[in-house]
Amino acid sequence: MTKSGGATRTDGIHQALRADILAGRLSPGGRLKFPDLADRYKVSVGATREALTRLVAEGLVVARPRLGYLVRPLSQRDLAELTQARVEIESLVLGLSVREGDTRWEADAVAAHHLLERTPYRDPADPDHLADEWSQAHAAFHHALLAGCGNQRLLDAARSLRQEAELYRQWSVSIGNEPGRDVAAEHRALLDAVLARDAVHAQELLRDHIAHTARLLISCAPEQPDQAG
Amino acid sequence: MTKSGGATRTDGIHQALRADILAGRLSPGGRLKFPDLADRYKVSVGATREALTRLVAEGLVVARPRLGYLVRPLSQRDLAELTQARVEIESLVLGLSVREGDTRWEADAVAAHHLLERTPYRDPADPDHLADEWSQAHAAFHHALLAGCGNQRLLDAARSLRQEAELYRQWSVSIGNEPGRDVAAEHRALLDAVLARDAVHAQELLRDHIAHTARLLISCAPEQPDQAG
DNA sequence: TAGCCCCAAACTTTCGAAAGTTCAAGGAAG
DNA sequence: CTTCCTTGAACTTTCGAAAGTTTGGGGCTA
Repeated sequence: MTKSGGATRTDGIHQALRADILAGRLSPGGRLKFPDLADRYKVSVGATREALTRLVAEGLVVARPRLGYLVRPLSQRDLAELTQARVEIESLVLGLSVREGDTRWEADAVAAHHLLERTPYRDPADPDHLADEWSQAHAAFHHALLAGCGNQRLLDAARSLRQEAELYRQWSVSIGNEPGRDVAAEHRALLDAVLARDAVHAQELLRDHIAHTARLLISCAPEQPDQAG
Repeated sequence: MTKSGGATRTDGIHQALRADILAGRLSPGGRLKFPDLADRYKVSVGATREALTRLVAEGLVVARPRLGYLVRPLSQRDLAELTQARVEIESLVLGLSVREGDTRWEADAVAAHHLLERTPYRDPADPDHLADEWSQAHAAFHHALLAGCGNQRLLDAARSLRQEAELYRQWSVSIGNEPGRDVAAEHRALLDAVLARDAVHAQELLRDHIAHTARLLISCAPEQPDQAG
């Protein structure tokens, strides 16, 4: 009964690996060698393999048959594509959510926003990176906004794209925030529009919210990032 | 040089397994045991494992930790959710495609339609199931319609949902087609609207096209399918 | 007779090594 | 000096068995 519910060993390395990638501890474009990983996470090659297979499905890792796995590389072109996909899909789902969500959903959204508001943006111990708690609260807030639609497949599609964007977000914090931007205010406005059941306005705000970071990254970083992890 | 390009052993069983599931040779809800599969496809347990992991990511198989894998079960509730997701996402992508697609895209769509039109619907040797060629041509046609948008992530999202729907389509052919329905005419109308760059009309036609089969299934099969494979 | 516990079989998970492939450096020929 | 071939090391892929977990049945108790 050491592992209650359904937690297998592969789940362990899977989550650890995902956390390390999203936190920037494994740099985009970097190779993921089985000997290194198996040693780092104290599991066998087989377990590592399955974890990587899952991460490929999530879009965080790319596989080249017989040539190994690597952390998904970042590029402006890819960011542009990802941003378009997010704008289209997240605003679609938000529209459904605002129209179909019930009171319980409203309450969850308010709660998630409250939590996000009180969570520090940067890690006090490591100001170059986002605080893990903030990333988590941020993801939870956006998920809560969309959850009203009640369609698991649509929610999964949106979550998958948002997770990929997390890779870029991590990069954005190191080049500093846009002067005059107030992310907290954007979240507040988004919540207000949602609670007012103003789907069109909420979609507009969400579009801007998503496109904002993307624009910042594209303008500030004309070249590929190349940091060693 | 026996395996040119990048075809690994796991790819083999992965595709074979997917084909068997989509063709109904492995029945929805049925368990997928490692000993059986490893024997059936002449590979080791490890390879089978990785193939199943991928299929889980594709949504064709569900995993219950320590309890084994099974082919995704079918249900009316799930079909309704899947249909809504398809209607929303495919019509969204079709709209983008019609607005952004170039001439090359038009040509590909016409070609795909031509191919679909000349492919027999049922397998002459096995009239209870769809012909594999038709399924393939059908998927290619719908993909061609959406491909104009040029966004790989949006295309993947649409393809993934359509592949899941394939499970249900397989089921639909066995209960017979709706009287008076002319699928070929629907495809023709869809192509015409797309070529005329009438996004709104094309979206409307696609919505009906998707919802049609779903409605048929829900009305004709009030209970769970339970066929042995 | 109903309910509970224990045991055995079947299956999933995990592992580490063997087999096969790619990449790059070094040397030989033109 | 350049190009091609050889050779070796590092890595990926594949496998089959050992270890651990769940399930179902049989027997015991109330």
